[in-house]
Amino acid sequence: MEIPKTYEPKDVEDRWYPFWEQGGYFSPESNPDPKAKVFSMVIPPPNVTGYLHMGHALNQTLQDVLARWRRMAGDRVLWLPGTDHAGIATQMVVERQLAAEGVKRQDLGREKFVERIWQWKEHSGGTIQRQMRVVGDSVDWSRERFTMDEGLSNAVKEVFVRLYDEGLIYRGERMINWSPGLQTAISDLEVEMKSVKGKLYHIAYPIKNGESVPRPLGSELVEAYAGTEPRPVGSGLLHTAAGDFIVVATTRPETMLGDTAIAMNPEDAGAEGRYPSIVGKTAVLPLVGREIAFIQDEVVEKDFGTGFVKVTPAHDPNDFAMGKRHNLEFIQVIGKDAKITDAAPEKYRGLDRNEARKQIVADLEELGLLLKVEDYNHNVGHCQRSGTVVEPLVSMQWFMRMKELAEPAIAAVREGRTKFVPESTAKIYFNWLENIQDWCVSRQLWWGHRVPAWFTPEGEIVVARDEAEARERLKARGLDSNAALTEETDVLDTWFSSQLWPFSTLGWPEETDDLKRFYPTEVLVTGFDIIFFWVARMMMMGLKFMGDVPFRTVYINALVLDPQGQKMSKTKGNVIDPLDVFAKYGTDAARFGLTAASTAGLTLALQESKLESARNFANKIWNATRFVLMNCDDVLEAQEPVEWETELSEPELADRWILSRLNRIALDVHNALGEYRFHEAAEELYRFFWNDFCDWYIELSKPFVTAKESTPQSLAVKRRIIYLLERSLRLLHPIMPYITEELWQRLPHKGDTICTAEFVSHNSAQLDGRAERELALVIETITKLRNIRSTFNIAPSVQLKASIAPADDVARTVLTGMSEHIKRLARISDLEFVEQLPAAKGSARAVFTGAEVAVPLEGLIDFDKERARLEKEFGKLTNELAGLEKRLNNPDFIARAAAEVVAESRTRSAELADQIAKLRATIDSL
RNA sequence: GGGCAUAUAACUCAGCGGUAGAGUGCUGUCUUCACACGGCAGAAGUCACAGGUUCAAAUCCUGUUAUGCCCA
Repeated sequence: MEIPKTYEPKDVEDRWYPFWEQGGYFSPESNPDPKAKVFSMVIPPPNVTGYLHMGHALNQTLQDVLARWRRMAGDRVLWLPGTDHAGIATQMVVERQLAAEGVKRQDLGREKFVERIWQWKEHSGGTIQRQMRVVGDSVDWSRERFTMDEGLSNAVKEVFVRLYDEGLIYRGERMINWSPGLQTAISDLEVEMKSVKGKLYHIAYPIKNGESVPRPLGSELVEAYAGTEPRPVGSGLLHTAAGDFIVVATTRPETMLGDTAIAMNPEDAGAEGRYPSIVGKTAVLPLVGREIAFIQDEVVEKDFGTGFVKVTPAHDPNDFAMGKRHNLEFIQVIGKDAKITDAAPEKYRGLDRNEARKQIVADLEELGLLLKVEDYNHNVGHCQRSGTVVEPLVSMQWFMRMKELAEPAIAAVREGRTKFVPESTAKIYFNWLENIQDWCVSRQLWWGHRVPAWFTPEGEIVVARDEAEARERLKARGLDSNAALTEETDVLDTWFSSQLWPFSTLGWPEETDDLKRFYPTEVLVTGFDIIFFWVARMMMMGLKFMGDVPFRTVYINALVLDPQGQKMSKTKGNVIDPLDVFAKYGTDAARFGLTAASTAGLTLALQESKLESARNFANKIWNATRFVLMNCDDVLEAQEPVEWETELSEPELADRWILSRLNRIALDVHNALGEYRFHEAAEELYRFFWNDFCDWYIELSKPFVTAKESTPQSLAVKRRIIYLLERSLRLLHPIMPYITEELWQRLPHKGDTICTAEFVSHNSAQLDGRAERELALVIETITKLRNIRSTFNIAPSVQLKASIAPADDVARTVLTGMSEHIKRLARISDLEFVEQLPAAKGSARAVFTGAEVAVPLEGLIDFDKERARLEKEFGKLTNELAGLEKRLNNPDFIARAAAEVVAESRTRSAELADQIAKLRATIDSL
């Protein structure tokens, strides 16, 4: 049989996904067992405009490992795929496309524009779905969903109406984050705080004294203020011949046009405070001339600046709250276009907020009221999507009341009904939910779920599932049900529909079979960056509308970093495209690398070395199978699935050992995956396959497998190797689906595909601790002999003689039983077993637990080297013994330590003493 | 400013009460008929620092330092 020497992933990968998909193996219906346990997951829906990034690759690989594992373990598995309409992102993609044609969306109009997006989705969408097939995702495509599908849209309307009816959704004028770039409101979560190098402007506001209006100033104020450096207590108040002034500091001087008060801390206003003389007075707003009051509020920090704070209720969230508390006037001086409004003095109207700042600063300076400008680093909110500086504005929007929804969601995790893995990630969840604010859900976009609300000509609002229901509701309210209704133009935040994902995808609000069978889902695998955006909101909605948590476990996968441990970003240019990685190393290797790197941490630096080792591992699997396929024709011809062979020949030590190892690994992998310890599962499999199966079992079996003549024993060994290989492939399949399918199909097997073959379950009767201990002795004996050969640079072609003195009868039996293997693998021509090794003269020695070996090297041995080697070993053992003796001589240790630990220490101590004595004797006799 | 992580071999990370492991890299060696994406052998770490708890600490507690992330 002709098989390439190196595994070529491309040749294999393209074949199997269509085979699986057409076979329908990924549908829960493919499981015929009516009593099968259900295991369901919903995929975190990527943006419909999106393409696969490294985070998706990791996220989906881990989900696929779970899905394939549970499917093979006999569960009825549903892994539901889908995409998110991603309001802003998608709208931007299509707008950019239009821009290339020189068209604005406003030219098209809303309806045409939305139609255009749908067209785009039909023709250009689907990238992510193709890429998911490359990853190998075993999702049920027949149940694929999109957040703008009719069913999911109905769910959105239903939820909106019900929450509105309960008073959990309301419409109101509130301070929101306005993105001038996108011309829409955005939620707090979509604002990214960035540290910006700015200026802190110190501005003097004149205090109104009787009828006197401040006269024009020269530099006297500036000098007076500068003279107070470092500023003493109370320096926010300046007395000059021109009158009295207070000083405020601001990073946004342009907002002063909308100031309606000046605030200070109540303590400063008190008799003991700095500014009691101000109480009851007013100031005159420079450039505007408005008279504004002094107010007292606890939120003002005495230690910041001068202690005076200008209050602009319409343009700052803190000031907004203060404005509400003190009944201040709200004057909007910056509009949605980020330009100065008509509410400001004529001079500034129409200026962009940045130009306005420059103008105002210049004007203040001219008036002598700009006292100081300092460099100042501060955090400025930026729109996550457009990058523009967010403008806090008071605006009429739709909001969702979160506090009472959050409480059950907090409780569900506290009570363990949903568990976070790693556990520490639950803190992120709690921290946010416990400080939750109302959520602005409306967006001034065209692409998305339209808010189901209508307005009457009189301005009455009616929220309903459709216009007909709206009219009914009007009637019920005693209003004119035939009025001309205007539909709300706002759409909902994308996350509004995403938060319904675990049940809207299953058919809710209809009571479908899928909903009954698959809700709640078993586990949600996602990244920690969307715990707030998505996980917490799904928890709230699941509890609210389904009465149960949406998932039993939330597994937070790591954030993938570049090899230097840096976050990947387009600006840094260090983004790694997963498809490049998959192409370079092979999909299975990339998946294995990602799985093996998925430790409990929150980050994962993508190491080339890890991927290389995974690629080499795939090659190892390929070649081990290649070896079997090339040498086991007599068994393979039968095409019968092979069972563990005990008839043709009695299993010997190596057979019992590897069978025990296989069972132990099956158990470990099962447990590791059950607790989401992905790296442990991958590592165990790697070790088992490479170190146990390839390095030792295949090597020990070679004489039988490659024997020219077939004997019952050689046949038995071959059957056992095939048995082990076929099971190893099944254990590896969840992580490495393609190569295992390819090779499994070439081996005798049961069933159409490895996807639905039974995952190896462990059989405790086949665990054999004794065999594992005994074979460990054989391995150590061979290793020590090889070590001697290597130390003295003896070519592998040279056959050596050796003597072994086993330490006891058990060791003697084991080693004599394996003597042929030892001779072959250590390249020993004559192996003699003795009670005691002869004097050391001219031979190299090794002492270890279980035996002592000697290799006569007359003439080849370098005595200094040998002495150094043995002294080093002697030193190591002596150190260990000293530590143990110190422990054993401590009465507290004997009295308090666990009995097994004491016993172990005693045994080990005796062994060491024996080995040390032997080593000493050897060294002395050199 | 508040909170949460993390500090272990050259690099990336396991281990989380009984004195250290992996992958890669490194050194030596072998073109032995599955695999040089390989075999064999080997070197390499006062487990950040300082205290404490314990018979016993990389592992638990406290503090310090450094780094990263989140929130304001």
